[in-house]
Amino acid sequence: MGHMKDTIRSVAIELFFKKGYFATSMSEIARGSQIQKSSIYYHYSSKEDLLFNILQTTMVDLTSHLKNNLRGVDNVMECLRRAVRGHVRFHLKHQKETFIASSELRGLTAAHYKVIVAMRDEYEQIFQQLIQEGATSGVFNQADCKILSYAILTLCTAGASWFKSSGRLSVEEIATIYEAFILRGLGAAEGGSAHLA
Amino acid sequence: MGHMKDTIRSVAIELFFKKGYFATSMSEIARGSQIQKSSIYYHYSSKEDLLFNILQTTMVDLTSHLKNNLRGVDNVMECLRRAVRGHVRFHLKHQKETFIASSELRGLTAAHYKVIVAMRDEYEQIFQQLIQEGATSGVFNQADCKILSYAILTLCTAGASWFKSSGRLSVEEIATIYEAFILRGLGAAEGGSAHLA
DNA sequence: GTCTATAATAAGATAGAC
DNA sequence: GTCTATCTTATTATAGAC
Repeated sequence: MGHMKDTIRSVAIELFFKKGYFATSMSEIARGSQIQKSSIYYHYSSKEDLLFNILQTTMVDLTSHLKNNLRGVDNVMECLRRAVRGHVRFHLKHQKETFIASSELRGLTAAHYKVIVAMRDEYEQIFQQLIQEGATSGVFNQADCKILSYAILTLCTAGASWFKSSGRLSVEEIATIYEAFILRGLGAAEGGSAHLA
Repeated sequence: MGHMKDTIRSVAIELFFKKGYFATSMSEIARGSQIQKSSIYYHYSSKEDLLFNILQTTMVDLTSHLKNNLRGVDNVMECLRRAVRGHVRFHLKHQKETFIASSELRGLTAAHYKVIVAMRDEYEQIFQQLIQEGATSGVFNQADCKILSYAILTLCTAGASWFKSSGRLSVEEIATIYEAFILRGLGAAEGGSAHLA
């Protein structure tokens, strides 16, 4: 990608995060990129194209991040542990993009919306399968794995709405707090077996 | 409140929920209310005034709902149990308003923003105190009560973004799933004491 | 309390020069 | 690849009749 195309993209991310997609105008993006408003259209065909570009890249990166984290691991609890930590890390390290990805889906055209939601569903299903597998094999308590996967994912995703890298806690500390809360919530005791709880 | 003032309000809630605050125009609200666009300004001084009105009422109701639920109860675990169930119930029963309240704060003027955030902080502090109290008295595990209160609240709030009253699970069933997950996550065992986990 | 009419402005997007 | 200029349309909000 060219230099200006990237600049426009990162200015847009900044503004979409701070003000929201609809409240951000092409003029503001142009001003931030130090270019004329019309010049943006050389790089992106529309404002929505810019949003879609951001969301698609983010979802591709997020999913491959998860798959990399799980590759070669077969223990269910360890998989979920890594999935949760990876989710938290990715969301806190790409705070702005992931916040946009979780709050600006309504800005997409119907066709683009379908694409992104399909990617999100694929990502969520990996978590649901892990929770299901853990429940079936007795590592976790028996419970509604769909509701719990939503709960777990939104809980961590929400971190991206208040996290400050200059704040009290580091990414790893937050990941540890979430990991402990979630695994305990699922009924996996500290030591590693469920029947203690 | 007069008849039309209420109609406008509920049409606005419907649209803000479905399309978002910025993506909703006064024309659409007028059309939905079967009135002329200019007539809205007899009832509300601006679009932002309408948003503020919705958010303020929602926060007042939410807070008094919580306080009613806790009145006269002194057991910490029972308090948190009621607080969680009440939070879930309120958010699922007032799904649209609470979704707007959690996602459209950026639409407010600086002054109105402060008012709503202060109300939200007051509400969150009640949860933080309960978690802190439980940790100090050994009913819950020792942990970061600020992070956990955010986690717990967003987890339940998120229910309002996917809940369908025609769906598979009832409000009470969802409340039960969340309650179990959260209390277990905090280290409070099923039976009622923490040291089993 | 609701109407018609309109002001004032800003939006997203395109045309065509350089 | 970026510019200036402009089109088209939508927006929030107000004025004043009824």
